[in-house]
Formats: sequence, C-alpha cells, structure tokens
Amino acid sequence: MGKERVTVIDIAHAAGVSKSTVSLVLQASPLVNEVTRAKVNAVIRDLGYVYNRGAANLRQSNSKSKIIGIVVNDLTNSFFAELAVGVDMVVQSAGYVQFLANTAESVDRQREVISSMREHGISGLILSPARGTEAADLKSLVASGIPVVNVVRQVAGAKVSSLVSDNHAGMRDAVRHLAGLGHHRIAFLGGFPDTAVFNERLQGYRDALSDMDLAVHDELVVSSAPSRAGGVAAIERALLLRERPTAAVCFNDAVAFGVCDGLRAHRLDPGEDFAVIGFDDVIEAQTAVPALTTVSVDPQGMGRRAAQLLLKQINAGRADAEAIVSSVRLVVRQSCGSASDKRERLSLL
Amino acid sequence: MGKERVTVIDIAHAAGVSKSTVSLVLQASPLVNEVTRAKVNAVIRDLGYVYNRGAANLRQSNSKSKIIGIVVNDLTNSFFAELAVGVDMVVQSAGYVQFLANTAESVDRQREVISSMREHGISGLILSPARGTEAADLKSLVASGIPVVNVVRQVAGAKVSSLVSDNHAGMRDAVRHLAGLGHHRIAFLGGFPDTAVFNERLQGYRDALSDMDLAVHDELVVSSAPSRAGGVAAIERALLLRERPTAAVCFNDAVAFGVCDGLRAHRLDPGEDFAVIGFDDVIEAQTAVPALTTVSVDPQGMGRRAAQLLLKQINAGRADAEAIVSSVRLVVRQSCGSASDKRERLSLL
DNA sequence: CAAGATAATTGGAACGTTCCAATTCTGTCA
DNA sequence: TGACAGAATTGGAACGTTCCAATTATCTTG
Repeated sequence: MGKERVTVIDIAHAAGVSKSTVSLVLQASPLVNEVTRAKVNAVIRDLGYVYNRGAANLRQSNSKSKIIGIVVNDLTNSFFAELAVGVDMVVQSAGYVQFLANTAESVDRQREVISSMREHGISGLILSPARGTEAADLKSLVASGIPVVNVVRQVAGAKVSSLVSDNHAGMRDAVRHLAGLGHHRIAFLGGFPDTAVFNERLQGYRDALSDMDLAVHDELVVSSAPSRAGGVAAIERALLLRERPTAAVCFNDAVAFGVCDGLRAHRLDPGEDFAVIGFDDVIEAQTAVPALTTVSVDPQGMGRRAAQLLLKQINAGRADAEAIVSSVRLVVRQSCGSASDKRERLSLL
Repeated sequence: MGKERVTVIDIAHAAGVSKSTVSLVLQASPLVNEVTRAKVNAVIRDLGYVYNRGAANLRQSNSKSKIIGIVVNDLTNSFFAELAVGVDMVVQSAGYVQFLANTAESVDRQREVISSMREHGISGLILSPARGTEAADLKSLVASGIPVVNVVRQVAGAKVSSLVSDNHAGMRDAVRHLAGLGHHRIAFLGGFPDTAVFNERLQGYRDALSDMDLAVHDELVVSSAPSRAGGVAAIERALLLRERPTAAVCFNDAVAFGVCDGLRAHRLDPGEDFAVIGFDDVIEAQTAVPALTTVSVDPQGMGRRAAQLLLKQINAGRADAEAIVSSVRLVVRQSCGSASDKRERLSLL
C-alpha cells in the first residue's frame, strides 16, 4: 500500500511539461501561462501529489521551513493552552505550522525539545521558559539567527524579544481596589517565590499597600504551588493566622479558584465573607460561581501578539530584541464582593 | 550573524575524515573506530553543528520523519490539553516531536492542518476529529500508508485505529450509583446530540434506568454545549421542570462544573441538595469543592496509550486498524452526596 | 520580413544527508 | 615476503525540490 511517492517529475511527465514548470505553478508564479497552469493543477489533483517541504526547504537554505516552535512550561494549565491556541491562530493563517512541546518545568526536557526543533529547522521559537532557564540555554539559538520570543517569563541576560504582562501594575490595581472597598488585611496567596513573575506581582502588592497607607505584614504573604491545589493549601495557612485576612489577591486564577474552594470548606462564602481576586482571566473566570474578579491578561490575545511579533522578526530577517510589556486591566466580577451586583450575575444567564 | 550553516562536510574537513565517516558516527554505527568517533564528536561540538533532519529524511525515503501529528478539536478544553501532554510524553521519549494543532471543531481547518502536516512528512497522526469529519477526509492519508489513530471520537467507515473510552459502561455505572442512593428523577445534562459520544453515553443512561426499573422521561435529557457555560444553561432549564430532578449525570466534567455553578446560583448546594456526576475526571475534579464524582477516563493515560499504539504501527510498517475501547471507572467523591465522607475531603488537605 | 522584445519554458546544478560498492589499512599466517 | 581476512574508511550517486541561465515560441514594429 505505502505507494511510491508522487514527485514533481511524475507530474511533469504526465502533464507533458518540465519539472521546472511544475515547480513554477506550485509557487503560483505569474510567469506561467494560464492554460498550462490549469493542466498541471489538474494532474496534481489526479495523481494525489503531496508537496515535499523537506526537499524544498533543503534547496532554499535561506528561506525557512514554515515551522515555528512553541514550548511552554505547563500545558495542563489552561492559561498556556489558551496561549497556544492564540499562537496557532495567527501562525496557521500565515501558512506556518507549530511544533508544540511541553516541558513540565524541566530545563533538561526543554533543552531536548529545543534542540530537536532546531534539527527540524524551525524558523522561530516562542518560549515560555521553564523555571531555571538561563541565558546560556538560548545562546546558540540566537547565534544561528533564529528569532526567539519569550512570553510570560523573561530570561535575564538573554538577547531575545519578550512579551510579558504588566505584573506590577496589575497587582497594584487589584490591591487598590480591595483597599478601596475597605479591606485592611489583604493577603497575597500562591506562587513560587523564586520566579521573576512572583516578585513583580509581590512588588505591586507591596507598593499598593504603601500607597494606600496600609501596613505590609509578611505573614500575609503565603506562597504555594501556582495551582488550584496550591490555592487550597495557601488559604488554609492564611486562615490559621491569629489575625485573619479579610481579602486576598492571588498569584493566578488557578490559585484563586483553589482559595474559593478552601473558603467553602470552611463554610466561608467567597465574595460575601471574603474577597478574592485572581490574575490571568482564564476562560472559566467569567462562568465560575462566584464569577472571579481578576486581572485580565487575555492569554489568547497574548499568544496572538507573540506570534505576530515573531513573524515580524522572521520576515524582517533581522531580530532586534524588543521587550513588550502588555498592559492589563482589572475586571471586577463577584468574587470580591464589590458593590457591583447581582445584576451582572443575572444578566449572564 | 545568521552564520553559514555548518554541514557534515565542514566537520569532515575539520576532523580530517570523509563525510561518510561523519555520517556513520552521527548514526552511532559500530563500524567506526573509537578514536575517530571521539575526534569527530569533539569537532561536532566545537563547530556547533546541528543535524539537518530534512536532508536526512529526503535521502531515506523509507524511514520517516520523526514527526507525529496530533490534532484536537478543542485545546482549550483541559481534557484535550492533558491528552496532548500524554501523547507528548511517550512521543518525545521515543525521539519524535509532535506537531500540535487545534481545529476548534472546524472541518475546514482540520483539512488544512492535516494537509500541512502531510507536506512536512509526519510519520503518523493522532486525531480527535472535528464534528462532521467523514471517512473521506482520512482516505488519502491511509492510502499513502500513514498510520492514523483516532481518539475520543470514531469516524464511521474509516479504516483507522481508534481508542475511545467505554462511554456506555461509564454512564451506566454512574446512573446505577445514583439510583442506588435512592434517586428516581435523574437528569442527563449537556452535550451535542449529533455526536456518537453523546449517543453512547445517552444509551448507557437509558439502559441503566431500565435495569433499575426506573422510567425514562425525555424531558430529563437536556442537551447543551459541552462546556461550563453549557452546564449552567442546562441546569437552568432542568430546574424549570414541574417535577424537578434530584440528581444529574453530565456529559462531561466541564458541564458538571457548570451545573454546580448553576445550582449555587439557585442557592442549592451541589452534593447536598442535588447530586452531580461528571465524565472525564479532569485534573480539577479532585480539587474542586465539592470534589466531583465522575467517570474517570484518565486523559493523560489515554494520550499515552494512543501514542504507544501509533508508534507500534509506525514501527510495524503495517497498520491494521484496531479498535480499542478503554475501560473507565466511577470515582466517587463528594458531589453526589454519597454516604462517602467528610473524611476524604479532610484527608485531602 | 528581419530583428528585437517579451512571454513561456526548460535543463542542469545545487541543497545536506545516507547508502552502496569500492578502496585502503592492519595484522596474521604459511 | 606474499596472500588474505577483517576492520575502517571513502567517493559518488541519489533523494525531491528550487533557482539560474539559457532556450524556444510568440508578438511588435519599423
């Protein structure tokens, strides 16, 4: 069954033209006569020809492979799944396909997949680096002129473009909102303290407290895995404090959902008895009950923008590193018990 | 910067051997002398050589590209994200890389991505078909001898392997469990009625009701989008019935979460006032509050098995279609208000 | 109608690898 | 020392495409 491959030569033969002509019609060159083009296209369809990009790519060493790589540190986190979807959208419609790999936070794995991608000749890479990634890991990539766009996390010292959300401003706005609602003891829950993202958000938290003339209490900062389970654990710990917090900003939405779960386990009603704000605005944030107040970063849009940036660099040939921080905005829903409304809740249904 | 590519010939030259020898060491052939091998490897490292799989692949037309494709119909659904992670695991460790594409249920998109993948010479394809996929869409793929494994959904008439979960048995067990707890009016919520999966699950639901000598009322079957929002909508409708149900089996976990949300919006406590069972056992199912009773299909494991099946076929050269139905099991947690326990809930923390 | 311009087509060389058959090298033994 | 076996190495052809320079066919136009 595994038929002989149909090549451009077979078509040329069947259509009574030369392989060069066939090649020309394949790349939709204006040089070829309409009637020949039609004839060739007919034969192509008839014989079930499939273009061999590998061979083509071999010849035109300059132009690249029409493959872009995307590697993320945790695909099971829906933030990254949505990011990947966003990337896929623009990349596909530009005629590229994406290699998607998941590193599960392992830099070894990351090294493997990146080198594997290089062997396949990716034209560019979108990378959400695993924890512990160093500039050296990206060195050879940039040395060979392959554009790289880092998303979500920066890599210190790496000469590559990056697209991160404005973590500082986002968290600052969240805290200000809570303070505006009258909360004095606001916790910061979840996240690993050894990451840049964590520290940026934490700094936003601290700065906002200072701005509002509130004291910062270190015991109100409780770190944990940036996951739903981590959120449960964090709120557990926070509720053990002698002086309980009355509100919390969370490292991300997953943590925030966990926090809501943990509150319910203690017969506390998130949104009523305790205010919760997340970060990311994943898709479930709006349909959850209570709908989650969160800092919207629009993961899918971020994926799209990252892809656009990458494509721009690929086309430009030259990749000068540019660092974009994407602005964010606080989306107020029910979980922070603001004056907002049952109105919104109802209109949802 | 975009340096000249380092080729096998450059290495040969620098190491003072022939390109053939270099090729031999690249494929770890036992034919080459240890000292030469070492020398060559050193040069490879020094010059920063990167293997060109495209060229290699061109030569050895028989052996394939070390790329496998995976296309799913909805990557934002964490079921599929986890599936992809499972596939990635085994595929990576077998030295392959995966092309991942998302079709968002569009068969047009699906056609595009599959043809693009073919051009890149994938060795095999794992496909969760978009709704409306027909056997004809896979025809040319199997004609050219590329192994295909369908997951989650079958495609009627297609001569390809498939790996689906035991939808009938899973739903039957869920309903029996609820009936065993004394429920008489059990709803079936969510899902699109024009899919095979829906009908299998629905049949399981009906058969179980008959088994337990309960009447089947068509008004208790309310379909909706298989998403969280769809779940909210479905329970809304179900609660409008004159004779309300007291329990529900849901098309999948996303729907089940939506149902819980919808119940809360009506001041009903899922697990206490109303029993809910999901399907899939996505990762959040165990950490949610209440923890979701659900039919476990282990998406990640399913991805792994699908990948193994595919690799087997790739290696065998011959792909005889085999249809595997993967068994499932009911995982009882809190959301069905079984006699189970606060115990489990507590031990979780 | 010659000649130049334009349009359409074409044959080879090249891309970076693998494979085959052929060659060189080393050592052994009569 | 000559012959031979085995180990190690090697040059060239091939894979399916693109590109370049060159060729042929078709028009214009003076």
